[in-house]
Amino acid sequence: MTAGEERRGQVAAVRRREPEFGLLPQLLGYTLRRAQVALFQDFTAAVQGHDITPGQFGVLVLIDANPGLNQSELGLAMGVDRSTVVAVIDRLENRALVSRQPAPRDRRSYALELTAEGRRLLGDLVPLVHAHEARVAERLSPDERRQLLDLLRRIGPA
Amino acid sequence: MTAGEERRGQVAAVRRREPEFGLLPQLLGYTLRRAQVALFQDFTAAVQGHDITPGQFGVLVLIDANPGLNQSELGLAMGVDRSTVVAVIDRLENRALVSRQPAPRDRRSYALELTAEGRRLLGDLVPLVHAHEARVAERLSPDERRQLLDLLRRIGPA
DNA sequence: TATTGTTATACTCTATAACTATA
DNA sequence: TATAGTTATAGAGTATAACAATA
Repeated sequence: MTAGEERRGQVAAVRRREPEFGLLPQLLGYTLRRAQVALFQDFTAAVQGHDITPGQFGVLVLIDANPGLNQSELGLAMGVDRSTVVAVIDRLENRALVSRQPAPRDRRSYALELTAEGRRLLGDLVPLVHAHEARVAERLSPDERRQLLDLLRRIGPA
Repeated sequence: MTAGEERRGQVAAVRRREPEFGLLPQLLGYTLRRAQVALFQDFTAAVQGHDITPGQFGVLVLIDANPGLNQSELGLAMGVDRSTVVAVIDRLENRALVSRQPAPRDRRSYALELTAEGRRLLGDLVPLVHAHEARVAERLSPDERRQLLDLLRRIGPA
């Protein structure tokens, strides 16, 4: 019996109740999307005042872990086109968090580096992001959290 | 030991290897995002030729399950602002999949309905979406798939 | 010939603020 | 006063196509 069938007796009179979601709640795509929206909102609240998005945080982590990486490599790592990387780096460079250095042996490309301020910000963000992660997983046991990560990694291409 | 430490011996010579992802792979936010990108791409391929996004599919399901619902209620159900709903419905109405009918007892609002073509399209899409769901979960047992849905629903606000 | 960064362009999704009509 | 739909506007994020500089 669906939620709708449970309430069938009261219908047609007022029509001000929770909507039916049809097959949506059984779909991975829909359920994943809902979880991601919740996560995004909590992330934004967690880093409030630092004006950083999850994507920008990822870029800072990636450059920190791979100093000297160029924009095309960064795009590949993030799964976006290199033309998309331009504006992303422009924003971070304008905020003096990332710098474009001349690449040692390829004058076509830039070596991306965190500035001192970028490193400082990343250092501030990491504990906030860990707190955010703990909060969104607060209704999961450590084992369930590990299992969720494992199941998510098994979605999509082998 | 991290993946980076394993390879430390070969570094500094060539510098053309897979990037390090730092703490990213341990984060729910990052892992969820990766899974969602994979899902989105597979969905697009699955409904190829029907020119429909996951969000638009959700709107068709919601209107089908709640005929006569208005735009504000739809926005609430989708978790987006009512101003965002306008363009979404404009697109679907221009394609004659959804119609704005006068609402019976409130002249400010529209009663949203699927057109005959909208119902036909939804009927075509449902099996394609089920096939897509099966494909993205092909490396999950039925029990693991149920568990993933359960864990995802426990992310975010209680 | 191929690659890197860039620009121009376009489209989706999202929000806020303000407006009109109606409740 | 409050609500429904709309518009204007803005910003992030994404892509494709073409270009100059360089490999």
